[in-house]
Amino acid sequence: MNYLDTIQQYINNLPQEVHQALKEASTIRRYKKGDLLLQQGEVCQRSFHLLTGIARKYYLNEGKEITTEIYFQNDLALSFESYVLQKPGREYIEALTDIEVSATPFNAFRALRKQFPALMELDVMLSEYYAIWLEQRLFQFYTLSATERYRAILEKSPQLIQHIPLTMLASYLGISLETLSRIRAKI
Amino acid sequence: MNYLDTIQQYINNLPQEVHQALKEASTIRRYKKGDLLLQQGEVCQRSFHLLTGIARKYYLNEGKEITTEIYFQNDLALSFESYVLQKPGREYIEALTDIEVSATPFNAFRALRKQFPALMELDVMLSEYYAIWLEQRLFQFYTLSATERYRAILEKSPQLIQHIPLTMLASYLGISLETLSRIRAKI
DNA sequence: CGCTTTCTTTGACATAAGTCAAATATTTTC
DNA sequence: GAAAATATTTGACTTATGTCAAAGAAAGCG
Repeated sequence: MNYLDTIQQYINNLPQEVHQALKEASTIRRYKKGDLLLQQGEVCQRSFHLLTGIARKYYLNEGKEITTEIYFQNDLALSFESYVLQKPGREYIEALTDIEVSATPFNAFRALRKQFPALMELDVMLSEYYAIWLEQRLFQFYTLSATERYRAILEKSPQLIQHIPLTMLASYLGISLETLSRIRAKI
Repeated sequence: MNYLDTIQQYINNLPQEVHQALKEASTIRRYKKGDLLLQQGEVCQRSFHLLTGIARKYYLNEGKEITTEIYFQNDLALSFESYVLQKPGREYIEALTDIEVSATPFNAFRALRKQFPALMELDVMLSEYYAIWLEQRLFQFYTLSATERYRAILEKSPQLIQHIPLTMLASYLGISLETLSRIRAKI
């Protein structure tokens, strides 16, 4: 069982009243493919729990989009630094298909966290999980070549390759589109 | 004021009894230059608050050391994933000078966290801070060349360059020692 | 203090990956 | 279903960075 499963189990075991309170604090929203849930320069004022569809997070560098995270069903989408510090960020969150999310305002979650210690604990777990995920990504940049990074994704997250254009995948891997195309041709 | 200052201020404002409890749970340890506080394959069972000296965290990849973090006075040293999940990790923590640390066992901190909600909140903040730091490092790998990454360190963390050998700095930057030497010759 | 070890620089060459440009292929839209 | 837009591949060439080897400089040790 990995940490994400542990967290999921922790969520499943939360008392009914906590689930209820969370639900009341959140609103269901629908977005069309291509819609932006968050834009550069905005404060990330809510977390988006992805109920259906696919989304991504990216930022612009020298006019090019760099995709940093792909979200699938049940993932939690937010611009971390902007959300945590409640200050304008540089990231965009975009719907890659029509999506449905449960949006929870930062302030509302803060209040609930105070009220229910179990949610505070959940918050620790989520940040820890994200940090561990980031460590692993960084580890890959340190130790793997472009081809190896692509292979690692093939093995660990094949759904990622099937659902997003290669341009996004290339930027996610930190390589050019052409290089990715050549890697794929060889494998 | 950056987030680290916010955290420091939060710590300073903790009630005296919390400080006292933390102190009682911790032990002061001294290590000689070159000593290992943690080794590959071990579970990181305590966090090390660095009181004096310099230390680093690294791991081995194909026989080479990759330095992933340098610790100075007042930094908190631990192998994150190993500590959080309490499972064997791949990282080493090494004293780069004679050092003095305050070591707090994982279990003791867990217990205190339950007892004092303020410590739970501190724990969230520390994980958040680490995740934001990791995001920034990853951002640099995505957007900066080797030379630019070196320049960024020159500006943001000059003390890092003054105190560690270039071999460590090169691996920290994700480049070879020779490339780093050539970058320095040009600047 | 001189010897040894470690660290850093430099040279010559190899290689991974980037860039620019154009040709295909695929998807979307009307 | 044809036209337009978007996505992918391929070719030719450039560039950043790596590797191996050796020399030079600095630090640590007895």
